[in-house]
Amino acid sequence: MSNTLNTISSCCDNKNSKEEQYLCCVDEVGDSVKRIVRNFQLFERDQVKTLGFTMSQCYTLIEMLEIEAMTMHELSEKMNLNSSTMTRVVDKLVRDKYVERTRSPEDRRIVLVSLTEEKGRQAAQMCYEKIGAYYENITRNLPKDKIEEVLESVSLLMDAFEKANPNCC
Amino acid sequence: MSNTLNTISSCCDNKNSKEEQYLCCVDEVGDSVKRIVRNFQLFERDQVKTLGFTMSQCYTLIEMLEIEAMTMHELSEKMNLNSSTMTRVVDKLVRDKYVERTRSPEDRRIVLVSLTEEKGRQAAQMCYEKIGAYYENITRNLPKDKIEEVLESVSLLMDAFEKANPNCC
DNA sequence: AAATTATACTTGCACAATACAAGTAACCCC
DNA sequence: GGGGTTACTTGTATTGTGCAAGTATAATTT
Repeated sequence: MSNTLNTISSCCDNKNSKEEQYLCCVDEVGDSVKRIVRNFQLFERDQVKTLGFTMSQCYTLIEMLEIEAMTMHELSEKMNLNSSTMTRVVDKLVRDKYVERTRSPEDRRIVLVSLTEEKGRQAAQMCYEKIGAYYENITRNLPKDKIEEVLESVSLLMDAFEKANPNCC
Repeated sequence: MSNTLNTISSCCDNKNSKEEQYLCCVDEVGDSVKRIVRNFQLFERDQVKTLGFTMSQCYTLIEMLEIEAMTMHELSEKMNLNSSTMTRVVDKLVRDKYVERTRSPEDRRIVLVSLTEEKGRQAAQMCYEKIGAYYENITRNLPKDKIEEVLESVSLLMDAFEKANPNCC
């Protein structure tokens, strides 16, 4: 958090070749993204904690908000968690009546998880909005005239991530 | 991960006023940043795991790489962890000979932590490089001609974060 | 100087997160 | 219908996490 980039391309101007300049920028972007991911995530956790949920619980709820019912397998893939860990996280959400488990009638090995109608959906929505508000609050502090540029950039970053991790989604 | 932004400013063009367009962009940037933070962090953990460290351990080591010796208080601030948690994390690093504790001679309440000369520095460097390589690998998948734009954007994002969380650094 | 307060850390406790390995149940295929 | 596969859960072990309480030292007050 200490050495913020105040000037743009600070280190990249005094390079000889175009190629050197590019490599330097790659380094600097990587470094900045690393710091963003670390710091944003650090404070996001604090937001979630105020709701009384852990990060795992919170994102599990949000995943279920988007999809009506999911298998444990799908859920653990999305959450990037070992399926035994996923079982445990869901255990607690079921205990507290946020989530329901149902055995699939077609394939009785499969467990379908879904939000409970009242408490579950409400909690999931709350998590979703809390995190959304956190990011919106940050984004509002961007210079107005740069917002489109930033939008393009984050989109490019996401694309780059998917290229670098083709087996991830 | 599912609904990637493939087109830029996709939702923001069909808005009436400039203001509406701006607000829409804010939403979209917030959403994308949220996804980036989540996904990048998810896979970063896998990288760290291959080194045999947890995220907390890894970042603790990296913090110490930058500063010769730190008090537990400083360290827990930087790590955004309760000091008792910090004690526990350091406990394990001390047990495994990556870190040393020394009582400050000036103020005997203070515990100074530092990397062990051999094992500690080496491990910390390894962590630093592993994470660096992960982000560099992503960054290399950015279009070459957009790298300066992305660099500016991530820098703006970090600034916006600091504005939104003024008490954080 | 003794008493009080504040600071810096550690410990006790309780609980959540995490994953590997092993277990159980259900399905699939020959 | 037996052997392999898949989907999930349980056993076990370790770590992470934080609140509250404890210990030791320093700083401040009286």
